[in-house]
Amino acid sequence: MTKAFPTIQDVARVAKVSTATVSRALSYPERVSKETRRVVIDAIERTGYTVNQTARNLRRKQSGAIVVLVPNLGNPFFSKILSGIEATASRAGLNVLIADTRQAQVSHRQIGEYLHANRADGLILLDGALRPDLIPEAPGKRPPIVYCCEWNEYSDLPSVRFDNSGGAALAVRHLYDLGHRRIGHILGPEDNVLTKEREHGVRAALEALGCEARRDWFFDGDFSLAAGARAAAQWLALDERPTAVTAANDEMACGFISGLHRAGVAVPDAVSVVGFDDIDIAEQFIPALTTVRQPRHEIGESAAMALIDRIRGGGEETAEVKTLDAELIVRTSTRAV
Amino acid sequence: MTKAFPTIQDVARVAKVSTATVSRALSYPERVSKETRRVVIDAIERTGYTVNQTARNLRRKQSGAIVVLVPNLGNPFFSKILSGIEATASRAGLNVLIADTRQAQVSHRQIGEYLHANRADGLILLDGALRPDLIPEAPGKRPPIVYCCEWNEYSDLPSVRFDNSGGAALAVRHLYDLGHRRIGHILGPEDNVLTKEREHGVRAALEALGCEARRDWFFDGDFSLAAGARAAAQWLALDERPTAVTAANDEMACGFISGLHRAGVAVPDAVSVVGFDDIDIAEQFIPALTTVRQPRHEIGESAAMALIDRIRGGGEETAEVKTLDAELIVRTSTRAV
DNA sequence: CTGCGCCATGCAATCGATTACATTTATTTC
DNA sequence: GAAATAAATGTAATCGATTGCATGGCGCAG
Repeated sequence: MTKAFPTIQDVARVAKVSTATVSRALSYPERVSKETRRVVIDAIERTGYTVNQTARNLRRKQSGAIVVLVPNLGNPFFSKILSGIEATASRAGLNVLIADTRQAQVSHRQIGEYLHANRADGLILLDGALRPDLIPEAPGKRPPIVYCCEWNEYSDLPSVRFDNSGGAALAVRHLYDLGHRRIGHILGPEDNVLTKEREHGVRAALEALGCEARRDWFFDGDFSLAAGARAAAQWLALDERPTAVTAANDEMACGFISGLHRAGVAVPDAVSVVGFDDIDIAEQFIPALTTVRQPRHEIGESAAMALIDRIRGGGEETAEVKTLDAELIVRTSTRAV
Repeated sequence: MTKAFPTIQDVARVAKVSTATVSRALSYPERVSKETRRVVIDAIERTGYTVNQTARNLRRKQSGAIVVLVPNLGNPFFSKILSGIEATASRAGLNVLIADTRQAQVSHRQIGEYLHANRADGLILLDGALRPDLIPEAPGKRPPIVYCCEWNEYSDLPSVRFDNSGGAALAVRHLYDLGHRRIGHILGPEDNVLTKEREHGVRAALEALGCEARRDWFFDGDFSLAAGARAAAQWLALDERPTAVTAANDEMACGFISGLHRAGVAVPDAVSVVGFDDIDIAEQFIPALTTVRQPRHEIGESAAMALIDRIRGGGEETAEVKTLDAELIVRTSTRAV
């Protein structure tokens, strides 16, 4: 005869009080007498009771969970962010649900279901291509949403982001200070906001410093190692080569260096390279990669905080857009001309 | 006047049927007449209804979600596994909840709460150090649990794992075939099962091939890049050095190579190096890393399948231990003596 | 034509907690 | 010491779906 899980009824019976009192002893300890509280706690321990979250959530009309929509879970770039989100959420007693938006072809309909109150108390988007604000709402209001890292230029949902264009400018400035005047850039995937921001930062900095932004020095890419290697091939084929290249992320920078290496071209001797992100391997890459660091764990925490504020406060405790600074980490993949 | 979300009552009213019929039309379409089904579907669309999962779960005594306990979410090694789990779970209509066990100091008490029925329908552990089977159970039975990648030697919970010792043997055999006889190994963290298995595989292979397993050729490590660099320092300090080194994971292999590089020692000229895992960067590292590939996405899928089988079937559809083969990927970090 | 059985549907209890409101008990005030 | 007020607890409705049981309608066999 398998016993079911003990319910609040069982606790009430053992403690010889009503279920209301048990519930209050748990949720509003100050509302019951000291004596009763003790008796209830005691009964809870004796019965091995734990609250049934489902029932609580149904009654409270909340879910106790937030959803994080990740473009591609397999990409290590996101794991640190996720880690920051998870740490903050769990500290606030919230569970974290993840869904891979590219993998599973998450339809807007599915996102709509997440947005349906009681499914998730909030939503964090790591994918700027998503536009949840466009989803035909069911009547009723949707839970708070925050973009993290990426965002959508047409949407005015709140977001937490890095100063991408400023970071890119830092990279260019560093190369300029080393005497480089011919500077190229490996782009990210075409439709990505980060790609645009970083490219914009590079172009703006080049212009400010009076350097030419040559069309054939901007290489197409997609954030992958392979794209970096392709850029290396293009660089090699150039008549006039830039003496320094900034990449829109570290993986492409590594792929680029690796591609050149296979062709017998050494970095930074032949060309200086700056990455973007400061992924773990950057420091141990050969040569160690000069890069623009983005504290990914922190942006995750920050996004989670912003979301939690909105969930709890209901109001607008935090600014609509929060921008975190990026930092240049100088290593050995760059050197003076 | 903000309208609340439409409930099944609203649909019933619009369709002019009872809520029972609406519910059946959704859950058991064959149990209602074709005509009624049409009317209900219609009403659902007109009202914009979506089921309230919380209410459904309460009634059905399930949660529609599985929990994945990850030792360290920030570690990219796990993201691919997670991606496989997520893909499979979402295909089965299950949500994926994640929790970082190291970060948040997940207590056994908390795990107990996850195990409380209705909180999660199942649990996947990526952390072999956890022993949920030891948790004093609340009365009632706990949902299925599956270890993935790691496992616990004292627990007989089902697990999906790679053939770690076989993979390690592959690496040693490869080096032996290249003529190496003096072979070292960089260990993972001390108490980890993978560390033990891989070390065991290396030792067994060395013995089988008649090579010596010298104590000072087994370097302590912890799976981190830095540990690899430390091993490099130790290697450099050795009087008699091994001509080849296998690492318990790719990151340590990269750190090792990088550490040697900074000391002016080239791989594979001075020493051959084999990694373990085949992380993304391995292929583009300089030199490209020879390594033992473990299909991480697939092990995630496999673990999720095993868990889902148990959730659905209740019975023992799958073997207690499923072992996936590892594969040697030969690149340029190894060469003949 | 009557009776049996099946199909489609409705009624109402149920899952396990929370909470508005009612009631009892204790405390304060004059 | 009585009235007013505050504190503690209980009663029962409620959250939104699912589902056991009851019922009415219809077809088919005798």
